[in-house]
Amino acid sequence: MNIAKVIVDVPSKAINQTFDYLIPEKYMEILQIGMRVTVPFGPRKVMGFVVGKTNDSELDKLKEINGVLDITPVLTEELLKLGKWVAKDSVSFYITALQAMLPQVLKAQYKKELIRTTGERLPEPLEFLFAGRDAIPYEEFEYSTISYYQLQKTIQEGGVSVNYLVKSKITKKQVSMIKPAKDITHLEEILVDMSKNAKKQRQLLMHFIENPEPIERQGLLKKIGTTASTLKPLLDKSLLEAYTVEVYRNPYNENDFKPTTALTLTKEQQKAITPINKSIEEELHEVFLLHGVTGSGKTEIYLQAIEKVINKGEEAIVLVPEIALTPQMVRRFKGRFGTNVAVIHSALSKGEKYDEWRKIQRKEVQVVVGARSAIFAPFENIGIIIIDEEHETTYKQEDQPKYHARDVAIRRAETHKCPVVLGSATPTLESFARAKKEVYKLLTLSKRTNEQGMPQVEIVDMRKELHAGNRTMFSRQLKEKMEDRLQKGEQIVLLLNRRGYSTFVMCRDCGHVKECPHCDIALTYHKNTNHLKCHYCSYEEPMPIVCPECESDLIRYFGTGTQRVEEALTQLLPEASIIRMDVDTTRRKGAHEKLLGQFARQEANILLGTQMIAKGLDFENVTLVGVLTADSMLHLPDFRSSEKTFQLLTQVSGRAGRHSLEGEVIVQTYTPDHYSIELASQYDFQTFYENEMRMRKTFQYPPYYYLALVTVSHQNKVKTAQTTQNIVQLLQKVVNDNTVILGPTPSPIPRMKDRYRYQCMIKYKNEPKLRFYLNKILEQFYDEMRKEDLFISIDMQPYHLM
DNA sequence: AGCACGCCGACT
DNA sequence: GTCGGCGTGCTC
Repeated sequence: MNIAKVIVDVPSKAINQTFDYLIPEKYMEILQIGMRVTVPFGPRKVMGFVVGKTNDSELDKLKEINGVLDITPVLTEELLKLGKWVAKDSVSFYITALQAMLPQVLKAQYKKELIRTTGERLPEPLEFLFAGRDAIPYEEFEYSTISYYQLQKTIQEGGVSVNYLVKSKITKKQVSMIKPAKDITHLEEILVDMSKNAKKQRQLLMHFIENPEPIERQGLLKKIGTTASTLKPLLDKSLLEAYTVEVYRNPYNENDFKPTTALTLTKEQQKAITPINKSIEEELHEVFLLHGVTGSGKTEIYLQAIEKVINKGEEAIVLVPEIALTPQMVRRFKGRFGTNVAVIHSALSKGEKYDEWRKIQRKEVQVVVGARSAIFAPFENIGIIIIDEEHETTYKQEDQPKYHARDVAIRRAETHKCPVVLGSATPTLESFARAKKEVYKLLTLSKRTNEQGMPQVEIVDMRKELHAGNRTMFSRQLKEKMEDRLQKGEQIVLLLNRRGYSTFVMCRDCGHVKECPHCDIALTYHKNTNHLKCHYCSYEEPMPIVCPECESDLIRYFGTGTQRVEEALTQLLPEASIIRMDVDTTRRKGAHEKLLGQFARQEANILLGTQMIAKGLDFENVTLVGVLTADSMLHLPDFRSSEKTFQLLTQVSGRAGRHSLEGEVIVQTYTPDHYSIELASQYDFQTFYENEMRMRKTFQYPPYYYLALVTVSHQNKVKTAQTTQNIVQLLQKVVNDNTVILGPTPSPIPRMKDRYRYQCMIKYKNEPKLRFYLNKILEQFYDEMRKEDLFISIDMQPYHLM
């Protein structure tokens, strides 16, 4: 086995294959499958993953592996195989799938440098550039005025050469430690002889005589109140010794979590957990859909099932949507499993994420709780995979590889012969349909653990409010109820549903709407900077004073931001204190937690926020939930808009009355008759499901059909449309009769970053070779994509049709 | 992707 | 002779 099969870090159709390299003698013993290596690739060096070993190669002249980057493999053989599957299933490159499984810091960084290879004088400008150094970063040459031609010549003459570097950016956190280098009695003797003037040095020695154990350098200096200058002589005299140790960054201070023990399960919970436990015991791969109303105690079921898995000596993966990875959720897991849990989410720094990942790799933990990418946790003995809030769209990755964590989970569970639990109060139609067909096993929790009913929901028709002369964003009912709660000292959660609804700028005289000059989309107004920004490119401009079209000064922003609601709310209820949660107020690290903490301690009456407050929050004093604009996303060009509206309303209603106090919900809408709003207010998932399924069937959408979306983009509009048309025709020839191909149509955002965008949608029931055809198409257009900057993107089972 | 190499045209 | 600008082909 002296040849390694390597997947190289070059994401390109032409490179999407293994490359063979000779394993040098010195690496024979240590090189294992799943390790990262550096290899020569053409004139440069790149990082690659060893995915196999063999004795013979089809090629006779092979290059040697340059270096090995890991001591132990970073990917298990299972993950390598899984990566291959992900790449195939999502029509992306193998290397892209492998990279997606690892923390950011394991990605290679590339550098070029110029090396002086002669002692003789270089041409003057280069000599000046090197300024006496033997090697310089290549960028220094690029920023200089020296011509490329001159460099070429000097390289040919043998004066300098280019060196290609691959750097691993691993950042293990190192801490310097100090310990005594001699035994204590020895130190005591030294101390006696030491000059009386060396007061601080004496103190340092005294410290170690009293506590001989190693101490962190920083802490030591601080404690004695001195600097490195007093420490240095002691180190030089070999009385003390300095060394570094690797430590984990600790994003969560373990002491902060109060241990919790298993709660007694209700009858319903008991009934739900039994088949899961059976599956764990008998090592059966089964998918459970845990359909439980909000507050029905799904998390406790997860915790107890995991407990069982841990006791078996196996591991558990828990996926949670990013916004639900609240301190409350983390606390429950840390409280139950202590240091046996790794938590991975986007608020961690790259280094912190790497540390958490390494705890998993080293088998120091048995449980991981994390967002989407945690599905690739390098466990080798998985006993259960749990996906909480199964319906959340964040489980689908938006960039390459466009995988869905649910599909990956099921795939992994198959190999590990373990159960998958999909939990939700509002399952996706896809999952619920599968449960009905008994592909998944349905488990139902219909009661809240606190024996309370679901809060009463009142729908308020905002059109009537308008007719009655109420032009504010708060209906009379909502105002009345809010005043009542303020008086009782109870708390209120207000949701501003902002999805599909932004603050755009329009002229009231001529109706002109300010759009981004590079993308066909309205600019959004940002009050704090008084600027207009584009959400799709980085374009930004100051808010105009007069309309650029008609020069009227009646140019205003429309739409409702949380800031505006807050202002209006303060006017309406001046005595109320409000906590506002949106992207602006939660940007800073820890801000999210701080705001929720304040609200939990009842330092404010009202929590006002966007989508992010709809999930997972549990405050005992909240008795009123208000939804300001329930229907704002119903009008989006998205076949899932009803489903999303139903889900959001159900989720947010669940925030009220979770404990002893009864809750109430007010839903404001302009379309009170819409079935998703009506049925959400009655908590009637069943009827909603049946209704929506009928719609999906009629319009040929999932779960009746699978979807694939092909998006083409190019600077030239005609070329974009034509290419898309070509693709449609090519597909038309090969697909089944009952497969529907729509398009070409301009994308919902027809132009982005100065590129036109067209798309074609494929709706199919059974196309086993579709991925193969799509790959063929990509191959066919490969030259054009390279040479003419044409871009073709493929999204299997898309969630956003943009 | 990213690099070298080769050909071309421009400038001086 | 000196330079930059593409187009093209290749990477174990």
